[in-house]
Amino acid sequence: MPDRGDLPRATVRRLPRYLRALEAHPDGSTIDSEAMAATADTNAAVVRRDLSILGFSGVRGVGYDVDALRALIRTELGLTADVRVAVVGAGNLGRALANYGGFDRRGFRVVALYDTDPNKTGDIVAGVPVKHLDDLISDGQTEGIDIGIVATPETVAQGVADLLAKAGVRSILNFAPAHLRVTAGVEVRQVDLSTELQILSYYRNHG
Amino acid sequence: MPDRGDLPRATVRRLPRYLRALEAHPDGSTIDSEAMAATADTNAAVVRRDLSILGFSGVRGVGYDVDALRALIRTELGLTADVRVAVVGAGNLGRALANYGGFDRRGFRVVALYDTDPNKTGDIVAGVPVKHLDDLISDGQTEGIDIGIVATPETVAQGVADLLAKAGVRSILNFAPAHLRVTAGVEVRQVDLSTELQILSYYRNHG
DNA sequence: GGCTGTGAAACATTTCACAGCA
DNA sequence: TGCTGTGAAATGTTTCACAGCC
Repeated sequence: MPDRGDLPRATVRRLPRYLRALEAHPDGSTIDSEAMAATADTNAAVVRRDLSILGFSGVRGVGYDVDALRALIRTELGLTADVRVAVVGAGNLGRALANYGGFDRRGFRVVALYDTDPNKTGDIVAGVPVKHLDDLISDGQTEGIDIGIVATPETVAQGVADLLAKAGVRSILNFAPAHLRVTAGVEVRQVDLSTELQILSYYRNHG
Repeated sequence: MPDRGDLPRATVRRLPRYLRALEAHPDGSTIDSEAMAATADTNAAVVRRDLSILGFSGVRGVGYDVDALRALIRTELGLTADVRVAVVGAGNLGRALANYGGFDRRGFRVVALYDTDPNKTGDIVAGVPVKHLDDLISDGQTEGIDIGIVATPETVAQGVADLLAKAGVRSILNFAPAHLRVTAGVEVRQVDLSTELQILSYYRNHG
């Protein structure tokens, strides 16, 4: 794919949805912008604009080549090799993440769970070892961790984020309801369950 | 998607962050737009614009009244009474949600878990009963469910969404990696773990 | 002096509509 | 004919900058 500057953030947010649409589509087929839009929950003009921004050309009167587009989006998302994920916090949420089958299928490998509770360390959850948090830094330095997931209580989330940074992790997905302060170069995405419910609550009352 | 509600969507997305900032601030104090921005991870101009849109006035040279603003945002979000939440899927994720302490503190009450597995129905998880999915419709009609959370495998998510709609639920938080089709008047928010990791992956390779 | 409130500009994103090509 | 690719307009959001008030 041709080199380019970065993509608009709105486009990046839609790439995973496009990829999911393409994975549900037969190999060797084509898909038009209307069908893509229906599966990816957007509209055809947005799809055409996004693919045009990606530098991907379709065929007028026909649509887009599914195999080629899948490959392009995977490359664009950096999913060419397995992405190594570490989960901190082996409570229900951490275990849910270790068990979540959708990751494997999409190229993410949960390589370890970390906790400080001696009743949990040493366990194996869905084939993933539960290690002590003290191992995190050396594991990160020797084995490499691409993405860290914070699945701990709010109170320790910032400390965990600091540890992850020390372990060389530059991408963090945070489930704790806390705004993590990180050094430049570390990317944080926040998934806050209460926030989602609050937004739903707003639209329930103002719909 | 038609715009429902009277606030800009970007503002609505920030209200929960403002509320969290205010909850961490002492009762009876004031907070200026700069401090609010730091805690809510935005900038002061955005804060002032948002509060102005809300019709909330601060005091020049001083800042905003914390108690009054907390109350206003809670009201705006529809958090004046407990919000009743039902979770469908009593796997690890469903159990994590039932155990999640942050909900109670923020006015959300998980009233039931639903599953079809007879090994799970009848259990009590964190004080929440696990009922059979067959009970969902009548429960919704008799007791009322404000928000439904889909924490099931992808394959059954659409069916569950249909059931929730029949039970009178008009707000759905969906954790399954599937685009739910719902009738008009039902609001869906999507939390997709793979999507979040894919976006992190993109910025790890570009950003 | 310090901070709010807000016009106006800048920027980002979506929508419209249609020319152009297979 | 059917669908892509894209200017141009419309819309939504953020940033700038400063007047106005406490």
